[in-house]
Amino acid sequence: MSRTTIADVAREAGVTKATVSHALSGNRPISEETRTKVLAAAEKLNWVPSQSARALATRRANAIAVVLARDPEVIANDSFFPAFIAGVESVLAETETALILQVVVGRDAEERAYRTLAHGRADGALLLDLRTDDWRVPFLEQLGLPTVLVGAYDQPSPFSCVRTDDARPIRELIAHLRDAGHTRIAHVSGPLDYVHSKARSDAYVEEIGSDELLREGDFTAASGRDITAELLALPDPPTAVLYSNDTMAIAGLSLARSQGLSIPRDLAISGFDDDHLSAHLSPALTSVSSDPPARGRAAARLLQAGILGASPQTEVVDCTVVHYRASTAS
Amino acid sequence: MSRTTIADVAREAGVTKATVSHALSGNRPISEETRTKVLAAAEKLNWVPSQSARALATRRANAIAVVLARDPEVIANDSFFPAFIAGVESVLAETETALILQVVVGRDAEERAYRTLAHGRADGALLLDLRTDDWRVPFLEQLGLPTVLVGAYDQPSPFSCVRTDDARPIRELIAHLRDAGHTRIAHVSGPLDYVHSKARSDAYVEEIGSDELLREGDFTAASGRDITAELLALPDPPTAVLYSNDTMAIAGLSLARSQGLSIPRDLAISGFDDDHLSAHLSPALTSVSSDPPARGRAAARLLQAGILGASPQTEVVDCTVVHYRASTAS
DNA sequence: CTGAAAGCGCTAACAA
DNA sequence: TTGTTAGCGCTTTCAG
Repeated sequence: MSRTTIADVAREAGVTKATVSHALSGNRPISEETRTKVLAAAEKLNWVPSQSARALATRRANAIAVVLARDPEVIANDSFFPAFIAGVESVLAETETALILQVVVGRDAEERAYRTLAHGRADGALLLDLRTDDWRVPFLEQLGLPTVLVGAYDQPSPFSCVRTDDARPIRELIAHLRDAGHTRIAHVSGPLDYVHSKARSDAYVEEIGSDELLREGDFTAASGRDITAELLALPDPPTAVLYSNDTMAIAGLSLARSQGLSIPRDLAISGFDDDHLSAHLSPALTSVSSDPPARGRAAARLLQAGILGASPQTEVVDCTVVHYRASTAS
Repeated sequence: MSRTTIADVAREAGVTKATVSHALSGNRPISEETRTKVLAAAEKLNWVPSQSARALATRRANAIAVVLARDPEVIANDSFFPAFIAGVESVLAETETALILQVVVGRDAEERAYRTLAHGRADGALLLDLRTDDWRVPFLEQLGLPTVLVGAYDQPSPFSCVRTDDARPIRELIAHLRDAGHTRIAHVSGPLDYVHSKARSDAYVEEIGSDELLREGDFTAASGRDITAELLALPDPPTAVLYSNDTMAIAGLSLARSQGLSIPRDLAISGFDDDHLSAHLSPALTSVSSDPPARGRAAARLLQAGILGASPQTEVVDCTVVHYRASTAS
């Protein structure tokens, strides 16, 4: 661990600590001569300012946090998350801000995590997987931790928000399937307390005019399989199913096939999120991509602005596109 | 931002800051009576110790870092990474240690990142994607940042190491294919400067006795496709191909099929890493799983031990298992 | 068992 | 343009 401090650099450069500090931050005019002297000394001693000391003095951690309140298991099978993080990082990299990732289980742990974050570990947070009437929003508001909501939120909130239109691709898919002659179109949603799941299922119900063929899944392969079995056992089974993610869609596809159905001839299938392997399945899976990196970038920018005191703002990232592939071909 | 400090709590409890500190850390005997008084005061004021102040005083950031030096693009398509992180987090959660994730591009940025991390941001680092003769190992050693190498490393090093046997599943696959009558078995590796890619290709060459059918890919779908095309155009093409990840395998599978080949009848195919969708492809893809969460847990534990001063240790996580599926059926 | 006081390494008023 | 001097909020000797 480098034991050299700002005092060593100051001594080496023949100036005071304040001068060294300002030479690096540019927070006050410094003569070109001393600046180069300081930089040379810092370079020579291989010194970089201590983050912890700086954090304490400036009340800025130079870090933002993403808290994930899901089973670690689920993270592993989620294609959205890593791509989203990649987008966030691409923005943070420009400002030497660190990303703190915290996985917690249980509300107590989550509250404690936010408290600790707010208290010197992070300058702001990104909220994913929003629930309807999410307790975290008022909680973070009270904590005073700048936050950006990723995904639509159903309540008014003092935070910035990165929205995406989940409804449009659902409507578009339904129209597409109807054109192909389908009249019995089912929807396997994610948990309906997730705002995005709800948005999709609402669009579905509105467009179809009924929730007869709506079923609530939980994004796992098991639920995709079981619900599909249930739908196919109906007296008048669907001829098309829209799943709210690719994992469930693929599990449904496998099940249908194991019952002797041919995809898409006997059953058209579409997913959501466009996993990187979905285009390579056979039949290739129709799915909805939503540019997670773009959403990550937007969220990170809004958060940085919020930390600097900008007023909250809603940004709509219009990025959903339906990829029509063989699994819904007519 | 909670403005309450340890002084407020001390006042509330009618003790001094030192007592509050020790009541929470247990670093010195405290009477049960004052302890409960302190805890009550802390609870009442909703106080948690400031991480930045604590970090400065203890010279402990209570955070560890993972630096990824890859294109953000690649992260998004990697099934290993999120599952590994999930394992790391499950260990960190127990000790209130934070995980700092940093994506960098270019060696300069990477060096700077490590320097900053070592200087007050993190107590240790996890090194992934090791290269042969990796510059980061001596660099981190010189920085004095406790580190754990994830994956075999080919040089002696002062760091702990979490190894996995990459060679055994390759040998096992080859034996399996030979039993099924294959004599022309190709291998599409990852970049050979990655230690794990090299380990796999070495095992392949040793087992096969020739590198005639060895090709170096880069883990992308494009390289899987192109190399497969090249192999199939050979005068005496392979009847089986082992790919070093599932993405390349699936791209290869698609290409072979587009040339009218039937999988596995005309060409047997296996992947590596066992993406969560691979079992659902059709034909289902034979692949090698390696329990990334277990490796994440092991790495996190070794790092925590190393931070506390334990001497380096190599832990072999024996977790690779070949999942034989339809793509290699005889 | 508890209090008082001295830092940890940096930044930011306030002076000069 | 630069130096001086207090802190930031905690931990940790050193006394009591």
